[in-house]
Amino acid sequence: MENLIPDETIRHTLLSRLSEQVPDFDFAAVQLSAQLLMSSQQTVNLFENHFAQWGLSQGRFAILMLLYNLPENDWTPVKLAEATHVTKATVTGLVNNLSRDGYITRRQHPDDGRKISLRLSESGEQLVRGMIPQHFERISQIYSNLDGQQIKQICDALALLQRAIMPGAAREIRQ
Amino acid sequence: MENLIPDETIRHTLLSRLSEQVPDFDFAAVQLSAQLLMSSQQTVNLFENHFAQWGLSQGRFAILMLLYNLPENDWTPVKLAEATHVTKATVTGLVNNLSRDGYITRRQHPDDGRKISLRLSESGEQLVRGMIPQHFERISQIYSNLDGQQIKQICDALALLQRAIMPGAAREIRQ
DNA sequence: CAAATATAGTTAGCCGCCTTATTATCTCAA
DNA sequence: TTGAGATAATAAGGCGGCTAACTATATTTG
Repeated sequence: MENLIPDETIRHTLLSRLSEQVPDFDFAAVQLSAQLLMSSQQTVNLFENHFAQWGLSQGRFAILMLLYNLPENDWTPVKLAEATHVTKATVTGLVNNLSRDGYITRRQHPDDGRKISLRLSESGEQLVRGMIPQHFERISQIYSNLDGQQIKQICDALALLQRAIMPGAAREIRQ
Repeated sequence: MENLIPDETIRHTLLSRLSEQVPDFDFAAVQLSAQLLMSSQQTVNLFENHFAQWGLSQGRFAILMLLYNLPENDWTPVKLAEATHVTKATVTGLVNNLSRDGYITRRQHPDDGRKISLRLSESGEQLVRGMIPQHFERISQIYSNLDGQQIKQICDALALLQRAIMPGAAREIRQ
């Protein structure tokens, strides 16, 4: 499973070499960024591995959940792209595979010839209905070692981080 | 940029639907997992966008840094794969592209006919030498809104999370 | 020494992300 | 009313992950 940050020993000598080259080398920030990247990758992997149990990925799961739980929304590729924050082209790919696997169906939209109406198939509904209890049980279990106060502590830290890097993130995207 | 977690409004109705279906629905854990995934994605995107400035990615950057800063290591694809925690095949792909772009060179290893010795080319060295100051300046700047106490707070939260999910992560992989 | 096994690297092919066209349809305004 | 521009979906092609299978070389062992 990917990670890309070298472990302690290599990272340590790497940082010491770098600190010789870079004036004002900011150890704290670099360590923090490494921790964040490692922790991020770990979280993503945890969920991807979990979903793999049902042959799903984060993206496939997100689409199935939206179709299953909010069927009144008359989902189209564009709506899914907006809801899941990926591009239309990515949705096309996910929808291709999900429909190839028989979980969803495309049909012409009655009102607008450009649109495609997406629905869960019978087997798609079955899949979701079957996985939901285990899925949410598992999420609860993953974090079961944390008490309410600790969860709050983590959420606070994430919010703090969010606020601190938000302007930076916005500037990045423009670049 | 990907994210996959729907925003507040959709997420809210989604969760309320789910809580009707799932007995003992653990709001706190689900919210935490959503926050973690969003925050993870944001962190990864921040760095990927930052690297894109030089036509790099996390993986390409990791390899260049190791070749540049620890040249005495006599790097081979396998060593890089171990150091960066990706598969050999992934390293082959990254090395293909980096060498196509003229940043690194492959040569036969003198001692062992199976091995390939990887080195930075002149232009690879130039690239790294040129980007290092800006890169680390940028990292420092990204987190410049945080004081030492806040950085510690975030690191503590990450460590807490790490300890809490570690056994879960290990079990997952086996699955 | 020869055969079995281990190791290094690549290839092939899948997935999900992206950007940049392209095509089809719809809407609006001259 | 028709022609320009907006919008919906897909296609094509790149990237970086992965697994599984393959080749070539070393090593170990009977």
